[in-house]
Amino acid sequence: MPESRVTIIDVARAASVHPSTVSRVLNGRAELSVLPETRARVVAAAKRLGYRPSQLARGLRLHRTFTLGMLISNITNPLFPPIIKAVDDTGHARGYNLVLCNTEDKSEREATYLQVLSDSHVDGLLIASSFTADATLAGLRRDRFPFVLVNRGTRRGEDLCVQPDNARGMAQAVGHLVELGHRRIGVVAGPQTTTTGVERLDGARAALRSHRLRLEDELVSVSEGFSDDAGYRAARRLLRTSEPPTAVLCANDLIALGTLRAARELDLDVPAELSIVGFGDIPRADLLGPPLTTVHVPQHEMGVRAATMLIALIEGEPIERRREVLETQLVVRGSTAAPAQVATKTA
Amino acid sequence: MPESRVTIIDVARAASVHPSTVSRVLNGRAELSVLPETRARVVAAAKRLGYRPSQLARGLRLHRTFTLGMLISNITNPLFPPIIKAVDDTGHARGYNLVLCNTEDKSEREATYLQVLSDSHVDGLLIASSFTADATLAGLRRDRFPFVLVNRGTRRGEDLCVQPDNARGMAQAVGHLVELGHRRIGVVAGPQTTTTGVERLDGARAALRSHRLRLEDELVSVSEGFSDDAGYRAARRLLRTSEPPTAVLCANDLIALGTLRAARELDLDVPAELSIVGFGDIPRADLLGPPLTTVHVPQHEMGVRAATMLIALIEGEPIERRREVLETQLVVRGSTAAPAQVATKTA
DNA sequence: TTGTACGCGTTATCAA
DNA sequence: TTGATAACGCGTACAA
Repeated sequence: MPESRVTIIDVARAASVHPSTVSRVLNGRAELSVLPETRARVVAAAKRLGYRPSQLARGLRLHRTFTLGMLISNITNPLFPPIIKAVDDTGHARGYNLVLCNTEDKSEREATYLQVLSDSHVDGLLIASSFTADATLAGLRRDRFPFVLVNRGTRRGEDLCVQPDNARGMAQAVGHLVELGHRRIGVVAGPQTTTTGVERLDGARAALRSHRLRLEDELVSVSEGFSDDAGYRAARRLLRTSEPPTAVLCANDLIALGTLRAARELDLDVPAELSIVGFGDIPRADLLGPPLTTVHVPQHEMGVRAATMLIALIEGEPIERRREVLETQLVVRGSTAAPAQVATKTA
Repeated sequence: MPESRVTIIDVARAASVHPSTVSRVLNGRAELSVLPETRARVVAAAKRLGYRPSQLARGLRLHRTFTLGMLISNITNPLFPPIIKAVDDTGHARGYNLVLCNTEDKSEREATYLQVLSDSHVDGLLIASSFTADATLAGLRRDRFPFVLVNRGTRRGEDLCVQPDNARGMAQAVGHLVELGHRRIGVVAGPQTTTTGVERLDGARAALRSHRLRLEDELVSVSEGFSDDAGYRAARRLLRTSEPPTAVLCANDLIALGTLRAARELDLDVPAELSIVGFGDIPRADLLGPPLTTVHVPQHEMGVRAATMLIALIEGEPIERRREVLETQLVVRGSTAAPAQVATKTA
């Protein structure tokens, strides 16, 4: 931003034309209605002066800012950076800036940031925040404000969303554990205030049932958050019961890491005495000690699709699918999930 | 953003006053020059209508957008999310939004984004991009545009920056290795187009010299980037030499991970046959297999200080220190760095 | 083909 | 104490 900005008026003066002519030359569809020679003069002047239209003034006039807002529940969750990167890349490639807000899973912060973003006239919203209260979304729906849910589902058919196939993902994880001989399988679930948390728990339950296993209440521990610390606490509760499971399904990878810590603290050998499966496949999950067996979620693709979908919505392009459910894939790394040692008493 | 935005004019009408009065009530310093009863009417109307000033119009008028721009070299480098989070928190606490740009270490993208951010009238810039060409910064300096370098040094005394003490950090790492009996110590350096890369290599060299060890050319391999892949390739070159080092200092943790991979591929036992020390202490470095011995860089603090410094600069507050060099700390995790097995032929 | 006039939503200044 | 006016920088009808 130079000391004194070069405005459209400066360019107009330099090219000896009226500002509106400059605008027409620079934004005009096709080569319509402007003399080639005039156009050349204007273009030259603009270039020479280094003219760049103020996005502020432009936004005020056009009611478009070419800015996307993104609500992230927790940027330090390694699942998100690849998504953000994909969104940023996709957005910039189409001329959109990205404004980031880290909600820290606080619904009050979410509400605040939503206001802030609205005040800033972002053209649309990517919501990857877990605890988004439905009330918040209701407001956006009412105003017909363009938004896309990322890594998060919705009951409302009208909402656009891009999410992993949580049910199938959990089914893959369950299939793996059952194949390894596990019968007493527990779940460290995510917060049930989030669709991710709910869908993964439900998915686990359904998959277990299809294997004729019942998920008893004492085999489920609900974590307060998707963090390692919360996961650790939830896992502790689960593993200290009189008859702990031989394997646990975790709602995400961070919770799996917390579970791992809890297991170690209780002197449970992983995977000999306890198998653990994560969800998400965060970057470098393979380099952990031990490498995490987990369900892969296509982070980059989620970001690309969500951004593409949002931009299509903003620009009025047709939307083929309003709801993208992406395939997950079990990644067996062998070291956090192993065959069950003994026949369990259950089932 | 409601269907039709509530403007200051709507509020004025509802309160039966002139728009300028509304503005005065809402922004006016102190309770100056406005009748309590008028003020009450206006406040009530604003609240009732849910009025929120347009930041666009406001920015146009005030030449301030309360927006910070941030250039990140690579958001998927785990060192950055904690920094971004700290910046975001600090900024929002003072009323600033954060616009993120992922430069992917491409100087062309950097230049582009700089333009974009300038077009958007960000009030200041946080630059955590490694390859920022000095030409780019020169432009900002010339325009006296507020910016702060993060995790990156500068030769120019005039520039504001917040960075770790790379020299001391490397000295700590060298001290550790020497204490463990290593004499033939190599370096997988970062790109020498970055101050981080240069300072850490120089720091290593100086520290080795102070231990009466010379860093020979064949013991240095320069990585093309700060990523694991680039680090892997650089480490391969270093470790395949006829007389490889017994220990390596890596320019950052991702390079250390690449080095680890290279060592494994060459059937070198870590740490028995090769000790590795990283730099940065990325989140969960302790959970890696093996846990990484590394030099801790205070990521959160860097973010907080950088944001604070930038906002002070923007708001014209006095800046006590223009250059913050933060303490590093060696984190010995024992499993990537161990005593040298045999007396080496060198030194 | 180009220029004129106006409005986008605010706020600062000046007048009343 | 409040209202009127202008200006921030741009784009778009409409007129010339």
